[in-house]
Amino acid sequence: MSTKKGRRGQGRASDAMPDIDSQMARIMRGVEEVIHEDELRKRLEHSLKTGKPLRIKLGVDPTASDIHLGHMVTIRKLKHFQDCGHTAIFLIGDFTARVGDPTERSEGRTRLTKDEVWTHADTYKAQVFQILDEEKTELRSNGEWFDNMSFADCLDLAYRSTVARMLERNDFENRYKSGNPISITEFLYPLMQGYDSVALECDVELGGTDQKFNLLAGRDMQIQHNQPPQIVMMTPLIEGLDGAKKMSKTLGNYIAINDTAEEMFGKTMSIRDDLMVKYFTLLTDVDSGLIKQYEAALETPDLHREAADPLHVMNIKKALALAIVTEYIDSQSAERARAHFEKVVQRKEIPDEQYSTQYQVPLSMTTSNEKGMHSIGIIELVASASGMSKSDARRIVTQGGVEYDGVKVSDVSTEVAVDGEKRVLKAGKRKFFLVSTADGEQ
RNA sequence: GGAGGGGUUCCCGAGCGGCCAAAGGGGGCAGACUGUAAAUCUGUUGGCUCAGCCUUCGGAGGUUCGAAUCCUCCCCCCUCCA
Repeated sequence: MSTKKGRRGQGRASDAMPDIDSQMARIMRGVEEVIHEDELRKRLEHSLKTGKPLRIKLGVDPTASDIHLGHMVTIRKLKHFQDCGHTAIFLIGDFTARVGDPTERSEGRTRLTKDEVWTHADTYKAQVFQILDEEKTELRSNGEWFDNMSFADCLDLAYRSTVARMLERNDFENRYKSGNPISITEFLYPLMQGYDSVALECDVELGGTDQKFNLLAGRDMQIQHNQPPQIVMMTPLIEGLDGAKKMSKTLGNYIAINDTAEEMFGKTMSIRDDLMVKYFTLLTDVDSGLIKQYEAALETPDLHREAADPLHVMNIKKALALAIVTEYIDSQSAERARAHFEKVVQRKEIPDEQYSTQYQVPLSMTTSNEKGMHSIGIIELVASASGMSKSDARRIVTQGGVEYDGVKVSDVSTEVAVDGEKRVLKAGKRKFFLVSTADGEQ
C-alpha cells in the first residue's frame, strides 16, 4: 500500500471509477453507521453513470498542532473515496475552531486566535497530505464564507433552530444538568458546520459517531437551502493508548503522525489486545481476510503459544505495529523500529546511540579529585539531563528507576564519574542519555 | 434587576483558626508480575541546600501570635425568581 506517492494528473473521475460493488466494499470498510446507505448507493450509481464525482467533505478544526491516528480514521475514509475517483474536500475549520465544537465536551473551550488556528492548520496540511493526494484534494476553509457573513446572515442561520432542539443533544443536556456553562456560540456550532455543507454542496460528509448531531445539521441545512441532503457517514471512535477513552490530544493518549517510527511502533505495542482488530480495520489497509484470521487467533490464544507462530498474540501485534508504521511513515523505518523494539524492550539491551539523547555535563557542575577525575551527584545528573525537578529525580532514584553505566543506582548520595567517555544513563522506563563532559578532552 | 450556592494542589473532590503541603478517588511516575497487553500488587505524586526551609487553596487587602478556614472589596461560575 503505497499511500504517499502523489499520483500525477487530474484524472477525471470517470477514468478510474470502479464499479459500484467494489466502491462500496472500499468505502464501507469499518464504517459504523450511514444515513442512509441506500441513498449512498443511488448517488454512487448516478455518479458512475454521469461521470460526475461525488463531493465528500471532511471538516477538521485545527485546535491543536498534531494530527494523530484518531484523525486518520476519517482521513483514510476520505482517501477511500478519493481512490474511487470522487472529490475529496478537506475543510479546515479555521472559523469554527475559534468557536469550539461542543461535542463530547464537559466544559467550554478556551478561545483560539486566528493566528493560532492558522499555525495549526499549516501543520495539519503537511500531515494530511502524507495520506491524501494533494493534487486531487479540494482544500478549503470555512473562513471563506463565515469571515464575511453579516450579523443578519448569522441571525438567519440561528433562526433555523431552537433551543429545545439543541438541548436534545446529550452533551448539552448533561452540561446543563450538571451546571456547567454552555456558551451561546456553542449552540451556533452545529449550524455553522451544517452551513459548510451548503456552501460546499456536499454529497457526503464524514465524521466520527460523536459527530452525529453536527453531521445531521448539515442535512437539515441543505434541505432548507434546496439542496439534496448529504449522506452522513460515521466511523467508530478509536480508543487511545489508555484503552478506554477516545484518542485525543488533550488526553495525551495518542499516536501522532509526526511521531518517530520507534515511538509509533512502541505506542502501538502498548495498546490493549482487544483493540487490535479495530486498529487493523480502521487504520491500515491490511486485507480483511487476514484480519479475520487474526481475529480468530486472538480468540483462541492457547492454540498459538509458539513464539514463532505468526498468529501468536505478540506477533499479531507486531504485525499491526509494522503495518501502521509502514502506512504512515515507510517500511524501512518500520523494520528499523521493530528491531529497536526487540532489542531495547524485549531484550532490555541498551539502545543504539542514535536513540539516546546526548547530554554533556558542564564541568562547573562536577567536582574533581586530585587526579583530575570528574564526578557528579546522581540527582544532579538525572535532573539536569532529563529536565525533571530534583525532587522527581530523587524519587525515581530511590524507587530504583535509574541506571548508570549499566549499574542500578538507588542511593541518592551516589557520586558517579563523568569524563570524555560516553556513559549511558537510564532514567525511567525508556529515557536514555549518553552522558559525557562538555569538553571531551578532560 | 433580586435571592441563594460556589471557586482547593494535574482532574474530581474533602477540608474543626493551629496537629494542612492539605483526606479520598482518578490520572501520572517508579517498581514487581508480564507479552512495554489487560488485570493485579507496592511505593510515590509542589519546590529546595529535604533533620529543616520556601511557595501554594480565584485576586487584592484586613483581623489574629497563627488563616484554605473569619472580615472587606473585586473577578468568575452556577441555580432560582423577574
